[in-house]
Amino acid sequence: MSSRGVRHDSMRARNLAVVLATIHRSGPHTRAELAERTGLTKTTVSSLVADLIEAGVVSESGAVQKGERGRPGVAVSLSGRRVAALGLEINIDYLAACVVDLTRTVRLRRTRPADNRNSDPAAILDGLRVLAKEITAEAEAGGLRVIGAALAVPGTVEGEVLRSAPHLGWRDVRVPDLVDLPFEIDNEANLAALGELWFGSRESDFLYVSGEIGIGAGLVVDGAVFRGTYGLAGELGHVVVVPDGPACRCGGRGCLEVYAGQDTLLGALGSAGSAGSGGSADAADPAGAAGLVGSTGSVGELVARLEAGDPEAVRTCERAGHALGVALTSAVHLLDPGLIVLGGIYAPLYRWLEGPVSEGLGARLAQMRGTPPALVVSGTGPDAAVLGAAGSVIQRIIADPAQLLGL
Amino acid sequence: MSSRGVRHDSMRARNLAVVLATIHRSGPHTRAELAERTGLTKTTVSSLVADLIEAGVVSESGAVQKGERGRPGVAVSLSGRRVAALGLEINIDYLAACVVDLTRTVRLRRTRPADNRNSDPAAILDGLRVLAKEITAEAEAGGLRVIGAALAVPGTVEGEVLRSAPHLGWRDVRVPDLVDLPFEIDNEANLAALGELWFGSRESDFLYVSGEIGIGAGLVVDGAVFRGTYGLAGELGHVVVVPDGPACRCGGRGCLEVYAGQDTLLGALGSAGSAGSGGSADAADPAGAAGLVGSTGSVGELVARLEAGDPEAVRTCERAGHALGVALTSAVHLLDPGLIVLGGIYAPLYRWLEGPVSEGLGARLAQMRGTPPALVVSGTGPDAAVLGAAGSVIQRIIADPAQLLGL
DNA sequence: TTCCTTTAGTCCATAATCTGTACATAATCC
DNA sequence: GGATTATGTACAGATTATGGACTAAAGGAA
Repeated sequence: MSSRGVRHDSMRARNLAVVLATIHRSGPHTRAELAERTGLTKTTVSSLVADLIEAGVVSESGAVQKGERGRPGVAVSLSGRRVAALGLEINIDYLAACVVDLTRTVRLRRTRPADNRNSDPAAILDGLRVLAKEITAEAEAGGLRVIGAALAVPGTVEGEVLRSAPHLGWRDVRVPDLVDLPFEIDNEANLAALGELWFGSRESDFLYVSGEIGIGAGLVVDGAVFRGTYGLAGELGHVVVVPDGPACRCGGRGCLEVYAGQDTLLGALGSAGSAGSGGSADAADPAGAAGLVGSTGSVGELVARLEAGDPEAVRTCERAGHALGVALTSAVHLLDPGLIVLGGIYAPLYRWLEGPVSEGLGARLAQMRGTPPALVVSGTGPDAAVLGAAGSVIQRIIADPAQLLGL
Repeated sequence: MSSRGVRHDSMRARNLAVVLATIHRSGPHTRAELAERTGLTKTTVSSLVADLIEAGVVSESGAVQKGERGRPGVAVSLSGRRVAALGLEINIDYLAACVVDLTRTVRLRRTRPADNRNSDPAAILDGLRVLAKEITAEAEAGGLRVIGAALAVPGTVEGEVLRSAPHLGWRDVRVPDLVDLPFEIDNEANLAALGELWFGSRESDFLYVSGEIGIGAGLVVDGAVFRGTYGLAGELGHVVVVPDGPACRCGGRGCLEVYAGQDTLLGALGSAGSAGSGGSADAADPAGAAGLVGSTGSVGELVARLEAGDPEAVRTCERAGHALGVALTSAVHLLDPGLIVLGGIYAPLYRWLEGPVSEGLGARLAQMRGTPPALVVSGTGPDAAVLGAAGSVIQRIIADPAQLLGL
């Protein structure tokens, strides 16, 4: 709750943000349309747009608004030419980085396969610093100005400290600024949820479920991630499914993770599963169709078994789906999301999970809510978290473009 | 997300709110202190305070700031003289109303015992309208200006429609404006949470658990109630405790309500429980110590049995506590509250619930969070919801005092 | 007591920003 | 080609905050 008064400069800063947000939300607009939408006068909008152009965040896109009659207006749209953001990710078996511009176009992407289980934080962070420096240099060689960075980690984060990342074996690691830029860290699921918002063409209210080795969730309400009091909200993986079920790594019993975590699901393969993933995708692929992260070998194997109708695999998947349905029922009652998006390894498994999950939701929620929230598969692919990290930086630029004018 | 630009008048409106919120948050201040805290100049603060005095929301409280040296400043504090809010409540066995002034002082309170189970909405609402008119008239006779009203109902609310209040037997009831004032409806648990915030001297982040016939919860984050996408968040009573447990009224199975709802707890009394509550408390009791609602007979009886060590009662209470511990574990993982407050009938039962609940929380959360959120008993008593209703109106006045200047 | 120092609050000229009307511009319609 | 309509800019005017000067009121020192 900001308790600072509004002065002339903050009024203008706010109005710059309002105009930019309008363009960002609903696409290119003429100055006249912006005036209508924001309630400001044409004069003021013209002046604000001039500043935004100078800051390099918007440009006159030549395209004219084909009005019925009268002088056509020139549309003003986001500019991807100058300002860009750096997304970083540490995950169990890879490091990743990407550069995204203001128009949500992925300009560069890099992955380094690695085995980060039970690793030394300092070494990994050094590796990531090198990766960040390389990709930033390349982006700047291409004329982009990288304005900030964010890092996604598979664990709980408070401030700049990684509290606990059990699968990395890290605990209370203070992450230093990896780049000479504004820098922040956040939980993988939270950032993946933002990735879904920014790159999965979602409306602004949904619960993103990130199925990985751990299971996280990010609740997006009105375009922002809900973080709770200490930033630890959304730990779906440890919602209780069976009060006296099997012990979980977290110290509890019968947590969702025990029934639907990646290790359990891949356990259905026996001990025959192949280990590491293959090569890296080092190409600049602006379309974003190909996965940034190489397809996770053993999940692919599970899918193959499921397609072949392997009964053990099918049964495990069904059980996971049921457990997910139970946990999501609790989550819907508590969080009231507008939509549920299944991501991470749940995306390739969606065909087999959807039935049991939505059955459970429907049976338990129908009477209290009419229709339970829809269940859909993520549209982002396995890169959600890195992309979301970059997206979170861009989100902050759009929320306050004035910071670019001072420099 | 407001997409409207800031104009001069909204800048001033915002600054009025900033000054008023500062006084509200941290007590009386001199103009000079306000200038320091808000970052505005003394000149501007003086002018804003003059407007706030004219609006009747603050006054110079004579008290002077005993500075070390120099001219002493006159403290400006909230004024309870003019502006007040009306809180209303429909519950299973009573109607209630109260008038609260800006300083959080309860000026008037009224209760009408009633049996509202499976009742006719129109008749009940008419009765409430009469009650509201009476108490408003009395408040205005006392020189107060009642500026808005809010109604707490035991059910889910969307906009001005009461979607479902199973214990009243109401469904999709459109509630008309009961008074000639700005008027809103909200869920009993949400408003009770606000009541706890306003009248229970809480910090601004906690989860309020409302144990009634149904079990609700209101999450307060940064001083505001978290409502979710459709305003249906916080339905703690239907969090799944045992996936294939006994059927619940909601269509699900093994919901918390089945194990820890009032009906289950009182079921421990056999069928001997006394029915209605006694007299009404019609006095104007500014201290607020006495309960607005007559003590619920049968809960009192349960407490008596527990004190006597009745094994059936103790066992039921323990089972409820365990279930509550499980449900709250899930809630903590999803919502990350800073504190858990037990209210409603859980307040008198706190002595017997605290053990099993915090045991369950501790065992399940310790490893992931160090210390789980503290568990405390509500400081508000059974009136939390009506008081919170009035509080929510006052909250909106404080968030935008400019609306009072136009009239 | 008297003066000096310190802090509070007000006055007034100035600055920043938005508004509103007027106007130049550029398209369509007849 | 002229009328109509809409866009975008220019300039004067309005609103609000700022900043330094000034008055006010207390304590402390001489």
